Amino acid sequence: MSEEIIELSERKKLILKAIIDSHIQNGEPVGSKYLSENKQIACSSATIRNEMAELEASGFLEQPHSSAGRVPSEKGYRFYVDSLMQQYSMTSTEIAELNKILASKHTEADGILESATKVMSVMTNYTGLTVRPKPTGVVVTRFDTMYVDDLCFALIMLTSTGEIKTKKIRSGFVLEMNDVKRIGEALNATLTNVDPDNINVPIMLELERRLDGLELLANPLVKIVYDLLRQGDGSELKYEGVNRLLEYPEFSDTEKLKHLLQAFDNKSGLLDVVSSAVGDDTNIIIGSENPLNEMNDSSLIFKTIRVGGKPVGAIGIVGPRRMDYARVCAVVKYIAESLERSMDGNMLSPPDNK
Amino acid sequence: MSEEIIELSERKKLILKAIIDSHIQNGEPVGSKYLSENKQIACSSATIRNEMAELEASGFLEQPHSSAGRVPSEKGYRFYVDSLMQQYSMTSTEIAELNKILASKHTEADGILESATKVMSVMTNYTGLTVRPKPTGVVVTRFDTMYVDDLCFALIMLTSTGEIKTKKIRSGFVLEMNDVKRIGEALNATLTNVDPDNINVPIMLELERRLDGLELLANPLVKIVYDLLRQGDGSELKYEGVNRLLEYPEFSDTEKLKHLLQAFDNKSGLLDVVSSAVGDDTNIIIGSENPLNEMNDSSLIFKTIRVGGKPVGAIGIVGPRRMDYARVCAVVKYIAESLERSMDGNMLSPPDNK
DNA sequence: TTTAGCACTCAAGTATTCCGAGTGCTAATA
DNA sequence: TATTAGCACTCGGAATACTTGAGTGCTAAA
Repeated sequence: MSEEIIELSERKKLILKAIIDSHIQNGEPVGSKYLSENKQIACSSATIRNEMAELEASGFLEQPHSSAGRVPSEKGYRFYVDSLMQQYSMTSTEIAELNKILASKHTEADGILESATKVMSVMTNYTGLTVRPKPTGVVVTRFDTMYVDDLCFALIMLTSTGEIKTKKIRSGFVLEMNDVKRIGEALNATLTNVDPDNINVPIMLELERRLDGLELLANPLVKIVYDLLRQGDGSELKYEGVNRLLEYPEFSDTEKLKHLLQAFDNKSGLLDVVSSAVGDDTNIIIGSENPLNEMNDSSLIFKTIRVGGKPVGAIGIVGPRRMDYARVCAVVKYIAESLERSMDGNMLSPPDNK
Repeated sequence: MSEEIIELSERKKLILKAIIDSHIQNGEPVGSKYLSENKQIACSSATIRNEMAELEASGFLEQPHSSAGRVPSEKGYRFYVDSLMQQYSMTSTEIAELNKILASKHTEADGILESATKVMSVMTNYTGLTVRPKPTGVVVTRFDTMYVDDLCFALIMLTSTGEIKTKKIRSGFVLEMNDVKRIGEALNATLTNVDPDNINVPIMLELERRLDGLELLANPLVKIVYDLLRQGDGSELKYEGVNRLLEYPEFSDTEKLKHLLQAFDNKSGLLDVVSSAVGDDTNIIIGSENPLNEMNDSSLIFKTIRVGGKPVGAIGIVGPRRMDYARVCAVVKYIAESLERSMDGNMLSPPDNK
């Protein structure tokens, strides 16, 4: 219950760090003999054994079975992440590579998030994920319409989040170019800056009045506007590179892998987890710290992406509990920041290559 | 080499079908004794054994090892699919359920494909996939622009495939509402119906002339138009419900699963496979019929989706080789056809519930 | 406080045995 | 000639026992 605060001696910290670093690399329990070869730890394996026993007693280590080496516990990882892990700084090659890939992808907000996720996945060799929160309180700031043909026109909406949403609409009857223009004007006059939940009878009546002659369209139009604002992009969570996880022995247990894949499918659950993490720093969720039981065997690192102060989504990495926290944090942070810089709308002038 | 055409006796067909049906259901080799319990096959296990031996000799069956039952070979599945399988007709409950889900998703083309894929995956309990081909020969038929703020405007393009693409553009300098309008006019006058690869110097000059005072924008604008037309939506292939495959013992072999997941990541490869299948009927690719080696242990069923005669994508199912071809075919076909009906642009009037 | 030494533990790999579902073949039967 | 009962045979998979060695905890000496 009450977490006893334990001060670890420098040597203990050194040993704990060495164990975690080693275990992150090869996934196997770490033994005292191996550690004694480490130049930094200047004592015999017997001493290390004693230290390890104490570290286990205070909950930082675990023993898979009585004659095996030690493995970090979740508490161990947490301590490592909070105070042991040394900041990983990406090599200039890595940075250059990242910049190249990010620069080549000048597509829509949606696309750029996805390709960034892919890059993250490749660079870290874990699974990358993208989250786009369900929009709330979003209103339309401007409507536009576009004549397509006799029976078809396009509705274009600029939302308060700065996104543009479009929808092709086929009407049941012939529309003149002028009609289409009028539809746009009517919408602009009645539905801008209106929360879709607050569309009431007076507004509807006004819309119908302005649509004079095209009243039939009023109801369906409102419905479409509502849907476009509410439904976001349909799927709010995407992941890339699940296959990478198969390389880690912890997921060769099919059951564990299944759990994880189920978590990926349970999009709303994962969405909640990400949304509820408010801090705009990098979030690290280790094993069972994750309220989603399916993800209790893996760790999650992500960072919210804000444009103009408002969160527009998040990107992150899912990997085994023993993932390379230092490196992943650095990569996620770097990519998230690059994205923030470039998502705000794309400069016409080439991006400043600092 | 030269495929000998073998006429199978009715009884052989019956036995083959029974074996495949059974194997599809429980994934295990089928023995003669089990088959002899089948009322339709009115003969002893010994006779069945003889028949099975012959079916194996002609390549329709295989024996995992000499003292096991028989398992369908790829040739067996092919024959089953081509001439044995009885058409599965969906129950009215299934149809009603499908309609409900499809109707509730009135989002963009992109979104509707994805949710349809999800539905397919849930209904069949295999992995669903969506493919959107790389656009070729697409041109812009109409441009529009929308003023966002001083420094930002939106570019809206109606393409020859009837899709609408948008892009928010932040300029390096202040733009009046009128400037934005002029940009649209300039683009409409110069770049409509021009293949992005054929944008040449005269066109560029004309664009610059018309942008009079905003020449700086000419080059970046062209680049953006080019990108939007070329890059499609970034990711052309999506899948849903990979975890479902883990339920099938054939994929508890991690290696096989890995292969398959790699195939999913090798988007361009899978894209080629789907694109090269021209027939607009349902395509069935069994095991090693698939040129993608990674998918030689699984089967793929998909159907191209055409809108106005032009293919706009495809949806399909990936599952183990022993997948329930009859049912999957029916579901894929039904969903594809529903999509074709509803993707062509959404009626304002409620869809005709036949 | 540290370390050398030693007895002990236990997972994982290897060898061996056993079981039975399912076969192919032969000889009897319809 | 086609079918069937009967029987010996095969071979993967489960169960069991045996071996190995990495790693431990503990004790006693430095």
